[in-house]
Amino acid sequence: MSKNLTSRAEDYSKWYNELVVKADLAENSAVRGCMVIKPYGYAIWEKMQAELDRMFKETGHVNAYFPLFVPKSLFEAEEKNAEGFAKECAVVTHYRLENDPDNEGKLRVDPNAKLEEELVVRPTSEAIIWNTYKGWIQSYRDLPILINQWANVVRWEMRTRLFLRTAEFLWQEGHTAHATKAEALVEAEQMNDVYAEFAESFMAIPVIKGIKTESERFAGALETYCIEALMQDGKALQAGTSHFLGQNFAKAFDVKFTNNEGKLDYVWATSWGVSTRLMGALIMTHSDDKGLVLPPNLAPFQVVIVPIYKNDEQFEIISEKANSIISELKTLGVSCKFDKRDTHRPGAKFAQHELQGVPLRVAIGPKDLENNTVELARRDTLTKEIIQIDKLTQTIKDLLVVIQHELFTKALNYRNTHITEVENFDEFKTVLETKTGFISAHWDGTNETEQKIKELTKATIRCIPMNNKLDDGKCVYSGQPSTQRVLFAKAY
RNA sequence: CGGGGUGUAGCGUAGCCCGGUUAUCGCGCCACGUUUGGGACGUGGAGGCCGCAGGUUCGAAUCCUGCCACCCCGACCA
Repeated sequence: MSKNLTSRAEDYSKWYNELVVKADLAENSAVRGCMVIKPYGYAIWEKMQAELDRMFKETGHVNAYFPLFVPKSLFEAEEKNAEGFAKECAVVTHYRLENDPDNEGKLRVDPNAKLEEELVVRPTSEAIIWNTYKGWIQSYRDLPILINQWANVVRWEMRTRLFLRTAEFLWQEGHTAHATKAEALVEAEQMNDVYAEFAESFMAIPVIKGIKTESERFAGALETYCIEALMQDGKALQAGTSHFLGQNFAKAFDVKFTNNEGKLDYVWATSWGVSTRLMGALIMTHSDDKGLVLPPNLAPFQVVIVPIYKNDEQFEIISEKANSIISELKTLGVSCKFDKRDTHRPGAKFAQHELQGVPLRVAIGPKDLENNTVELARRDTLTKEIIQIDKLTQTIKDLLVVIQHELFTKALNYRNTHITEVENFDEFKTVLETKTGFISAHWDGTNETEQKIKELTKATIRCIPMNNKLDDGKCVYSGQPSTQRVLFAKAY
């Protein structure tokens, strides 16, 4: 392992890839486009899962699990959805292998074991779930259904990148069924709000809530709500989406119910999801050239204690202090690891914990034993201070809150200073090339203009912000009248 | 999938153009000793189907063909 990361300025993309691997978050696997999520990376994902799961349950949802495979006939039922995902589906066609008669010791697919009907490995689960819901819903009394599932999905992407775009990824997908359009709309918007709240409070990532234009909408949705974040390199990242599906899936799967007036109607639907892509967002929002920077609310452990000693006797005394600090922190709800490995020297441990983004580091050495102090170091600012040991745990508790807040504020400042209003297309292109970030511009509302801008600049409309203020102007590209500004950016 | 690039020890690499002794160097790894407040030092040691499969040749890391993986740029996308 070489000592230093490639810097962000030198090669942002390389920096990201090296960081993911060196911080021990994930690595590429023997399977094309699929990653191995390593324990440290998975621990962060588990923290995200735990918070999201709690938030879903607080908003009335329950977890369930549906099959990995979707029979092709079900998959194709909702045409737009099927069409949207068709190009990236893995398909199971056989169910057995046999010894290859022409190739000793090798196996081949048994040609006699062809499936009657191909099975699509889910790229998303609307089809199998709505086919199931059909059997569960007869009356308005059966509604709403508010289900979430934690699962893996497969989308056969051409170009993959650890966490940001892998062929298989982990996510959660909520699938809800409602008696009225209004209720489904409220649900879709509510879950987008939940995502925004999670991103900001736990990941310390400021996000813009908005709706997608028709061309960026989820295949099969009538409206897609989203949260958009801005990465340090000025590119936008879609961090979560929540879809109002109307009655499309109910019609495709014939899910009707009798309402309280005795009339038959199709069920209204939503679906919403966030994925391991959030790991990518987390990394690219806060980390620096020394490695990962984790917000305290998601760090696998928030504090690490590194002992510095010259002999066993000193180590014993330090261990005792460390253990009492750990138990005090535990009662304050702070997680702490004592790095007592005798195989690495302190400097190596400092470097490793910085690389892995541990928010606070406590070093205890001989000088501290004399003075009853410790050295407390912040990962985010890389600053250190000597503090009295009896003030330590409360200081840590308070500091973690400060760090969480400051990471958010720093990211928010960056984001806010990278939303630029432009009035014409030259300005649009200049800002996109030099300053980067979001561009707030008038758009005539047509798909043609959107596609043309994408073609010319690679920038797409990330979203139309929620509660966007109306503002008469002229489309930045076509010059046609426009009633509001929308946000453009180059995106991941 | 289209264009470009790269695959040599766990990692990073030299050698490849112009085929020819035992494949270079650094980091890491192992043992012992000395060390420990920012990635320790010394001595000794282990580790290689030179991405995979064919071909050319007396001889291939080196030349040719195919395949695979990864990186960058496109199209696609959470």
